[in-house]
Amino acid sequence: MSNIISEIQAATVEVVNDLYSAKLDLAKVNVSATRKDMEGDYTIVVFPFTKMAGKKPEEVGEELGAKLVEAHPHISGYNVIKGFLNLSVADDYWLSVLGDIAADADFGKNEKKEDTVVVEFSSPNTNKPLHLGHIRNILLGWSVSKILQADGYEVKKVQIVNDRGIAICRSMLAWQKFGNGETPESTGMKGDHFVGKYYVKFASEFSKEYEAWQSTPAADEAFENREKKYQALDKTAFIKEYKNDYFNTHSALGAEAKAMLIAWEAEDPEVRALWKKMNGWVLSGFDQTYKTLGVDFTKLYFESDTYLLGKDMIADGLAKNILTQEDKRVMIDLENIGLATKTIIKSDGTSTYTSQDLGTAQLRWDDFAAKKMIYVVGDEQIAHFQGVFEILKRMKAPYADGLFHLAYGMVDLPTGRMKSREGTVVDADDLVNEVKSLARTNLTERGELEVLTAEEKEDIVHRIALGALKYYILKVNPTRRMVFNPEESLDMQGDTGPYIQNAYVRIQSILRKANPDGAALTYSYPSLAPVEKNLIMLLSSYPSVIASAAAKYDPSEVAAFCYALGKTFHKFYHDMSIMKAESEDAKNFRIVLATTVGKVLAKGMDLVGIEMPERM
RNA sequence: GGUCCCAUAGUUCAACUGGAUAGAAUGUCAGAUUUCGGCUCUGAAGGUUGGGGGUUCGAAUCCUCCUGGGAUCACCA
Repeated sequence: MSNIISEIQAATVEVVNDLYSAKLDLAKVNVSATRKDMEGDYTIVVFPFTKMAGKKPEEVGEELGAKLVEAHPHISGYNVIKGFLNLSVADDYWLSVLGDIAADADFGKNEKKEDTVVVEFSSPNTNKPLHLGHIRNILLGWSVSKILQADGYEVKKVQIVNDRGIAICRSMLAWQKFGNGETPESTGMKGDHFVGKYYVKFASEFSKEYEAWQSTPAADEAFENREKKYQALDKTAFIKEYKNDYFNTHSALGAEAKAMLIAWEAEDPEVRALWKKMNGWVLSGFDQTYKTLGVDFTKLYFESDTYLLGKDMIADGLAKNILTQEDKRVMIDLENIGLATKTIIKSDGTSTYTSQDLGTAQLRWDDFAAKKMIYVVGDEQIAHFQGVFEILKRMKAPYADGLFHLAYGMVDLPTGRMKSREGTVVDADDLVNEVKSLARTNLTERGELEVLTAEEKEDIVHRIALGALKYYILKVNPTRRMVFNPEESLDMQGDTGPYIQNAYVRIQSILRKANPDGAALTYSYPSLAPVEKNLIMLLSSYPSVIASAAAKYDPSEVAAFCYALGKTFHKFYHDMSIMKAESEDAKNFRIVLATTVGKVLAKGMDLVGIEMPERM
């Protein structure tokens, strides 16, 4: 399908080169939608051509406009204001565009690309439940995957489950010591919450232990012999800072947890069995949450399988003098990109996060031969990924140029509300349940859905609630830090998911009456009202919205598009009568327009992971 | 302290990557509609784009200095 903007660009290049015997670069031609308050559909900025033309902007605009109307069949008129040339596009062109879009079931699916893309997201630890930060991560990863797919890529959605290490040992130890054999089944708790409870239990027991220790001679001794990084501190400040070191030095619980980790690494059967059991609980809990959020993965990687990977690569890097070694410790100097030396293998010979990342990158390459790999990880890890990518570049990994860290900003809460005393963040499941219960209340209050079964109602509640939540998070540019206001996220008016869903529901309701069989309708050329033209222009921009969102890994562009389309439809619905249209042609045209808007709305919202209800 | 990121109506976010008079939503105020409320609709007010300087036809956007906030600077993940 032709794209009017690129047509105008190409025509402009031709005309300018012809008029001023210049060699204009296509990229220099700025074509954008004309401002609402001006006449015209598209605007060309003519300032860049004034130099080569040697004329004033107004003159250039006039010359260009006249030539373009002459040369291009779809351009029906123009006007010039200052250095801006506004072009009008003929109605019959827009009608044919609508016809094309209506007939194209795959509209918005861009040209197939050769590359496969791996998108890594979620990647939780298996010692506690998912929270608000994970939700942003998961929604982003899911949406970016969908958008890349629509843009023509083959996409593999993966996560790396951080299922080993000291954190899970804490939960395990706490359960072993204080659990009295209770299980998710016996307590009726969701598995991840159950294990999380023991993670918290460990933390509180450890704090108690630490507090008791503070008044012992050992604590004074530790303070006297403190390392230089603590030198400036007084005793109180020292105690505050020392907690982590205490875990590794004096703590009995810390020693037990570490012993458990060592036993795990030595594949002690008892520890492994406990670990398997507890991880199983957590993972089944995660599965439920993923299901609620409507996401799934192509493949899961487990850190327990991959944490030893990367050794071959490291040996290779050492052989090529890319990495350096001091006893067992392996590292790399990253000064050229302004980073500190990065340790890849610790001096005790054990692996690091970095060595794992190297190994998993290679493993994914072996699995999928993907030249692009997107890591959806918080922006606090920007420096880490810069380092990892630099290492892979120096090692000349074949996928090194396609690595991208989609670094999203933290989710803040307004003034500490909903933040519990321990600084625990908002739990993912609690949040979803809260949004759902609000949506349920709203829906039953309006009482419009009495005809439906309870099951159908619950399905609608689910779609609306998740629509609200997902849209609220995804409409913000990922790189930005955002404020999550729980009340606003439940809002259904204004720039929200349900507002857009409502446009779709309206369309479906009209169609049930106006064209119940979905018959193919014909109509002959009515003249377009401004809203109608706006709708078609918006529809026609959808493929380029996808391309742009895919290039920037930015779902917020798709969200903004859906909002604009929904809003314009609401206005259309308000201004134009469909059932009582002035003629049969107009009626048929508007039915086709509404049908097409509905179709594209559903497609667009699907890319941000939102399902459309048929009624609400 | 070094490096990186951010700062836009009261608030939450936009602004097609340098284009026209910086836009939405929400909140506030006024009005319409309605069976009260809600929903819906119309309108108004709300901005020196943190501050100064520079680059040019043109700056929220690029450069520079300053102010304020955040992240990071582990042989943690």
